[in-house]
Amino acid sequence: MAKYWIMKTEPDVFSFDDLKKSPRKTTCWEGVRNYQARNFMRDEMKKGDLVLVYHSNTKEPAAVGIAEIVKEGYPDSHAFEKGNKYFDAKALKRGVNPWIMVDIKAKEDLKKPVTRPMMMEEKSLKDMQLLARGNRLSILPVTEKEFKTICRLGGLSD
DNA sequence: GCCAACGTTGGC
DNA sequence: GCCAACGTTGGC
Repeated sequence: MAKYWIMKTEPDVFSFDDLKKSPRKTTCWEGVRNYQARNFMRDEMKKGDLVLVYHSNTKEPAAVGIAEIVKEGYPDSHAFEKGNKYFDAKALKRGVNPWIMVDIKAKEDLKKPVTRPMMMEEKSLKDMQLLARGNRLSILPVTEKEFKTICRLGGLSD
């Protein structure tokens, strides 16, 4: 059974459009440097799981598109590349790279973005982790029901 | 730009 | 192992 996820990204850094423009509409999701988020990628994300891509830290935070996990967790080599934005000096010193990434592929745009205020107005989404106060996790599980509700709000029928 | 919430670090 | 200080996230 496929699981459902929300993955945050800052559109100024890497937007859903950027994902669509990537070769084969696929990219590795590098740079996650939080253990909880890593554990999701390492332990729970499976090929075929569906992802809502969410634009955060921007004027209009919103879910904008759907992607799919096409490669399960594997080492994030950026952590060991000196000068890389995601270089982790401490990990290199220890000689163990704890960081994991997955590959995701763009599937479909939401016909219209589902903004955060729209989600907050939707009663059935009120328990969604994404909306919890102060939640900064960049990868979050989402229930099938929540996923489908957002698709519907975004103008997709299933 | 502000600031609350959270995770991490490091002194003790 | 506690906890204050610090850095980061991200909504507003």
